[in-house]
Amino acid sequence: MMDDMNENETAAVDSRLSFDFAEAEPRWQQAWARARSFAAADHPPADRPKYYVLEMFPYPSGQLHMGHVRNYALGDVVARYKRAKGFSVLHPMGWDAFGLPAENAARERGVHPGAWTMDNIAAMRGTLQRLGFSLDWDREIATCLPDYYGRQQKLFLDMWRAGLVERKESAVNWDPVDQTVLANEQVVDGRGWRSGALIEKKRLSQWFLKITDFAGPLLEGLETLDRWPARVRVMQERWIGRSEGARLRFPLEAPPDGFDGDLDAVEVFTTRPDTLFGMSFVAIAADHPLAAKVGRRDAGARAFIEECQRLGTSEEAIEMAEKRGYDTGLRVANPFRPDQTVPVWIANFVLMEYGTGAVFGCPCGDQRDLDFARIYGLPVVPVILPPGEDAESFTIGATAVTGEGTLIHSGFLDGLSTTEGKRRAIERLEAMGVGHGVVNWRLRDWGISRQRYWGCPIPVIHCETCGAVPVPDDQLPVVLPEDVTFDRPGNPLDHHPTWKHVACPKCGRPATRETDTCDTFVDSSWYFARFTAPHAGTPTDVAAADAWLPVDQYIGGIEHAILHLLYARFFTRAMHETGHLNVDEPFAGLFTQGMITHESYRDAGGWLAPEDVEKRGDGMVRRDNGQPVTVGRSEKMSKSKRNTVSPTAIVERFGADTARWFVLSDSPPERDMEWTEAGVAAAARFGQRLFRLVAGVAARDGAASAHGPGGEELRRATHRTIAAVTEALESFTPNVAVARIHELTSALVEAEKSDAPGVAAARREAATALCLLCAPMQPHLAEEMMALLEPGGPMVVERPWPEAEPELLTVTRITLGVQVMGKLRGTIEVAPDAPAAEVLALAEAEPNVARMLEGKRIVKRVHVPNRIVNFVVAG
RNA sequence: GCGAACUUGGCGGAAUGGUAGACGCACGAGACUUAAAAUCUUGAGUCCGCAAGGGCGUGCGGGUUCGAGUCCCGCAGUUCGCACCA
Repeated sequence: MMDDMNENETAAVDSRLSFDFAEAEPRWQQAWARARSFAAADHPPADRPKYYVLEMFPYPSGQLHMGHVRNYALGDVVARYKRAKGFSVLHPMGWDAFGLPAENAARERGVHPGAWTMDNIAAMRGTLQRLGFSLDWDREIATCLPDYYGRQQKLFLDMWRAGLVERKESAVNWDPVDQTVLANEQVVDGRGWRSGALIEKKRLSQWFLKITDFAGPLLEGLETLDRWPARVRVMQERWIGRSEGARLRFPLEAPPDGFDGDLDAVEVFTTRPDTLFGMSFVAIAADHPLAAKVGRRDAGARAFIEECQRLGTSEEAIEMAEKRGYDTGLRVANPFRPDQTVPVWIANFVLMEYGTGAVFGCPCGDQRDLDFARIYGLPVVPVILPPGEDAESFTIGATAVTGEGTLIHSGFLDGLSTTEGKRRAIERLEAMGVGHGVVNWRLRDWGISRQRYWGCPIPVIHCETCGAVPVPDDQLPVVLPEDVTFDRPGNPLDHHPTWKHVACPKCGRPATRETDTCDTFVDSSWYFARFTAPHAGTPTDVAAADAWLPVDQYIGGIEHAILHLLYARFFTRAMHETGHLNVDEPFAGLFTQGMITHESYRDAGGWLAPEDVEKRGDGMVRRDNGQPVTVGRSEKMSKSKRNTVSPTAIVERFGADTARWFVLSDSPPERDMEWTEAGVAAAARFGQRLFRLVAGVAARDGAASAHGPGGEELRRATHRTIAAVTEALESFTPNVAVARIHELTSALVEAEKSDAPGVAAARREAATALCLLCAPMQPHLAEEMMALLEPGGPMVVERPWPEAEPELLTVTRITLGVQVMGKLRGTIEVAPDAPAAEVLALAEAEPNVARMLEGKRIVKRVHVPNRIVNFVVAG
């Protein structure tokens, strides 16, 4: 196999001297596939460390976009580099294959979501393979196949048994366009994250995963994730939102008839129990049950509640920023001041979703409370004295005291700091039996029910007698019916004539299946674990999971900083608790890559695609009619602005290696990078230049083996480059690796002019190093070049990463900068670690330095060995 | 409003507190060519100077240091995240 390949190539070089990517890239891809070069062991061998590198798996929309190429090129650099470094590498790929677009395609074009999805997967798999990523395709999974989602149903049932699943009626976010429920995380500024429709509140029975059971561990776990970007950790920390305070109960004074049970008191959460002496009102949310109760007998309250619900507590309301309220006429007593009662208001700034949906208002200590009190003329009692203020003269103006201070007008708390006051107030509330210290979380349980067809069926059967009954394990998977119609809105599973009608597993009477399916974020919450044993009959093979997890390097977009990454962290813990895993954190290292941007073009007729325009002079014109077009700033590639570039077109025109090389060059991967035609062309040119260079070395110096003095300089450059590229790849800066490879290439070009003894062997060594160093980025080119240098030798993917020889990293001469008063005035050549006296004498004698020192007195001579010399002078 | 990050030539960017601008793009000059493309050589932060060399230079203002793109304080701008969270 290897032999005829190399013969072909030697012939090809002689005739063309160019890298024919269209012919060579698929050939090497086949060679890797035949050699099973990227197949991961079921269990990593004990004598080698394991490395699990994973990129966020794509949604099979039908076409790979450049963002994917950048993502997977980065991951592939890591995978290929680690493999060469001797790690046992797991680098799998799969498809996040459930989701709405498939159903939309079904409605719009009458294709079945499954067929549409599988076609898309086939197309995208083809593109990924054409790009030559070192993926273990034997482990490919698609979440829409029963093989995967059936195991997910098993996980759901195990979590249910472990008390991590709950069915409850709750106010949900209803997306009227997509006709489904959304999680809080999927509502952005009051709109659906996908449809952009204004979200409505609806009460529905929903399945919840109790992520709040893990609020504490999920927060604490963040501290262990030292290879995650700080900002992602901060975002999750704020999302989980731990806050310490107290819950306290204010019984209603003289509750009217019918205000009994839970409605005879108002329960509030506060972080400021120390300010209770300054309470001048209690405020409840418009959708608080007590408000509803009041509304039933008070038309004014009813009107106010409806107004609040119309405006919501998001965008518009905040923009107005106007505090509004309605006095219910109810009153509650202040437990610390039994003589005093305060009114209960319904207020537009209180959120039902946080805490208890009710607050006590202390205008002194909270800006919102103060604003509200000023509008409605409620008392403002100064109970916090800021440092440096005088207790006698201190008054509250338009600004509340939100910082630390000393408590005043506060009975038994007088004179205490706010911090100490909180502690003492909670002690007193607990002693009085009216409240207690609590930790409150912002995180809500995760509602996973979706009224969609194309998702994982929730494995539950509803029986009139037995209630919600789990589908027995031996009846899994609950498979989606194929024969569904999309001719009316709503969930096709609901409309299906037979699918949902089954016998109750408990009592055998007629019952109905749950027709809701899982939020697709459930699918992506454990796929990394499934990859460790993708064909196991159970969700995971615990031994395989133990061997591979956690993922050592996870790579993807910042847009998943909260949703996906938090859910996956939760799932990992829940799977640990249910015996499917033994780790708590799924991703030891996380890298968030930047977007790919492109200029946009438009004329009077609208947006124009990059292939429709061309450069003329300083501007851009339409290719078809030569008319000038307006060039917009470089921004995220999007279909609407038509500033996208298709990976398949680029691969066809320039080859996979050029596409990969370009997305890795120039910009550091965490930043956005601009796609330019000139940039790709330059990447293509470099590949050809390198190929010709190495082909030339192979032809001329192929047999050379004896090193000699004439090759020393190039050898040093080679080994410096090996060290530098290694460091660049270790530190996730492939752009720097690219620059170093360029430098060695230029050094090799320079060395071609020499015929000094030993230079041929050094050239051969440099060329070999270049092959190995560029291989993680341009793997096909590397193989092609290596086959020329060493016909019949092993493939690059089978070779170890080059090692820099330490003795070639030491230098014999150092160019040292010489400064006078911190300004560079000249350079001198010295031996490494030359004695200070010698260096200083040489430095002082440097003509330009000497001139600058003339007539001055040297006050201080700074000599940092092998770094710098600096003379401090006076006069 | 709160929080975080970022700011270096025409552009993308490089630089363990030690010769700022590596490498690439774009650009200029030259070679090859009938010509163009490709390729090769070469130049370039900016100002003054024939040159040697010098002045000024990493958003702005301060500070620490023999020495600051890098560390500290303040300001401005840009971007991102959260947003009435009690």
